[in-house]
Amino acid sequence: MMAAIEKAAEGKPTINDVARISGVSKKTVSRVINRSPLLNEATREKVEAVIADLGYVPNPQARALALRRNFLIGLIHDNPNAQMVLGVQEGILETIRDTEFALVVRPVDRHSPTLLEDVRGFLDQQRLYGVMVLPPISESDALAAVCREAGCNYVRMGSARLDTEAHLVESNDRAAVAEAVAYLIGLGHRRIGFVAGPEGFRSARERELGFRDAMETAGIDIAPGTVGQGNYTFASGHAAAQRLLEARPTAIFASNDEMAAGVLHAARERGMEVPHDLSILGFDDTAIAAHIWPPLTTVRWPIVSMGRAAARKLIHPETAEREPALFRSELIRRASVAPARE
Amino acid sequence: MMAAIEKAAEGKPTINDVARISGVSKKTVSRVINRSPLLNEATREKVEAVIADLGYVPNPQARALALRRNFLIGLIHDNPNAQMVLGVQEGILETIRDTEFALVVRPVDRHSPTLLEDVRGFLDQQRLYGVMVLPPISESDALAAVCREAGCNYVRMGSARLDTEAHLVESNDRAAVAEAVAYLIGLGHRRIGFVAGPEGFRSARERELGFRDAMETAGIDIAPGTVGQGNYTFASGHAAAQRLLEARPTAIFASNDEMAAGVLHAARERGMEVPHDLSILGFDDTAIAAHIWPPLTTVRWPIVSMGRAAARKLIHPETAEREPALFRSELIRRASVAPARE
DNA sequence: GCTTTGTTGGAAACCGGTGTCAATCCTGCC
DNA sequence: GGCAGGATTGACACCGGTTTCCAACAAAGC
Repeated sequence: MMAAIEKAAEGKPTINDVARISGVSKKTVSRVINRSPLLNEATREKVEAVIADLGYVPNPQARALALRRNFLIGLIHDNPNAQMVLGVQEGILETIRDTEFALVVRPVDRHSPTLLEDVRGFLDQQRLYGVMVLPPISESDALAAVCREAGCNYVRMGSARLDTEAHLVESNDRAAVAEAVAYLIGLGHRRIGFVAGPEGFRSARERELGFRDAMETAGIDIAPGTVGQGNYTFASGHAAAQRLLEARPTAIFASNDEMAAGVLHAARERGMEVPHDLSILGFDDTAIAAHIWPPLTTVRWPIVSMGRAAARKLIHPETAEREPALFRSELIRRASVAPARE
Repeated sequence: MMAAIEKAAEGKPTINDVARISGVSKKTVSRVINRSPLLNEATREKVEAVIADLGYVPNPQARALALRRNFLIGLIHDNPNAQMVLGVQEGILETIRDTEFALVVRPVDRHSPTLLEDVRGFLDQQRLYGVMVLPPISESDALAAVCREAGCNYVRMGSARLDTEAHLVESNDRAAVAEAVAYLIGLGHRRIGFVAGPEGFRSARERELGFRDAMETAGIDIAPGTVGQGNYTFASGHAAAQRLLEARPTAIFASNDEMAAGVLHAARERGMEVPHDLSILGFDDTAIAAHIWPPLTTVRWPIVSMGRAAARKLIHPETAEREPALFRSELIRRASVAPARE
């Protein structure tokens, strides 16, 4: 091609270079870039050839200024769990790779009194294309309202219905937990302990409901002292288990893996063998699940897929309604569960 | 103030609003924003009052276009370890909070043949203010060259000197490992196994050198079959330990926590008790270290502090040379180490 | 032949800041 | 009082796209 000859000596090519070389106007190039429908196919191809030849990429800063909108996807999270955050990041990246989008992350503090103003300022400033909110702060309707008011497209991730279809990516935690507990019951367990997540978290409530569903379905009464509560941390799981074990359950379901690891510690401290003396089930399937001993039977939360789906919803808002948004959490059987002893 | 009255009806205030209301030119407002020194103090105060009154914030997109530089800090990583990546993100965020900067993350694949072009495209596109590269890809001089060529300020994080002071945030892994191994020796261990990290990683080499330093200082020969190699994964640590344990060491140092967890699994499978039959030491102090049983004695890698330091270097390039860049990794004593049996 | 429809171009304004360079205002100094 | 010279300030082009408005021109329909 002769383009290389005509191309300006230095620097990145601009829209003017493309227009001059392909012999059309700046405006037409802009139409090609923005996929305007009122455009002759032959012209489009000609311009696209020049663009490819020159390696032209529109300047994102200029577009952002003119369009009043940045090609950035935001990720707002409260770092509940490193594995989860990185999993979502990975899913988003897979989706936006080879697009013009980039990922901006914004950790926030759920307990900060200025949380909402912080987020509003962030959205106002960055003029993001869209923003994704991770649990547990995705459960805040006030935060969702801020996104709406800022005119920013958003998606909330969660384990229960939080919003309309267009703004939601969810997983069926309740059913998944019920299934996992039914599996324990099928192995002969009757005294099953449960470590709930923190108050006020929808994910915690959903998981507990799943547990109660399964017990009720099987017609088993929940024994006194076999339900405890933690706040999704290792230490809280450990503390809850110390109390729960007094009630002599044969199995304990913890609402996340980290607490399950805490339960395991508590059992060890009492000289119990897992899974022989106690079966343990977790939720999330983070790295820790496979790396503790015995490897933890747990429910895999399909976080990477959810990240991908959320990114697609943000990038293509027009199809967001139709995009499936419900993901199945599935039971991963490892070695921390055994049949109940007679 | 009467400013509220004069302010345009809708939307965010612009630099023109500020200029009009404070009775100066647009350019003077720009000088105030950019802290230009050639500016009358009285004028500055007047304009600043109007800015505060209006709640004016300069539009980042417009500034990015005019300055040909975005107020974004990039983080390039190869996801070796979720805890580490999030730790750095946390450190960066702490530093840029309350500034105009935002954080863009860019996961990459070390093994991709297009890695360098990917990164170059990313830098060219986003025109970042600065970029931070995490290990292990921070060890790539080719990648650093790409940053330089793109005219992008960069900082490389690592466990050994990789670059000049301005571009480096490092930790003293070699000395820290030597110290940890000396601790084992002080407890009477003589047959000490070592699981090295993957070939070609500077961090792996540094840690191994630290091990050999300590053994040599103590005048202990490294017994045959007590040094293995892994690739920083759980599975590789497990496999390496299976071979190492044939040589009957009384302690094993693994070059990271994940491999240490693998070593622990291997020991369990042989019916060994930790730490009674085998002491285990790790490196990094990720969440897994505290959550396995027994809690892992390990070397804490000060990742959050390093992230903070790196962000400061990027935001204030002029003082980057003077900013201290060497961080101390320190031994965290938990329960996976015991004195050697007689 | 005339109108309609579809496609493209041109000029100019705009998005909201920053750079250049000249104009203006104070000083002190002779 | 007049002037050199530094300290301040403003006019205007520019960053690289998009948008508006309208004109031009071809092919198609009546």
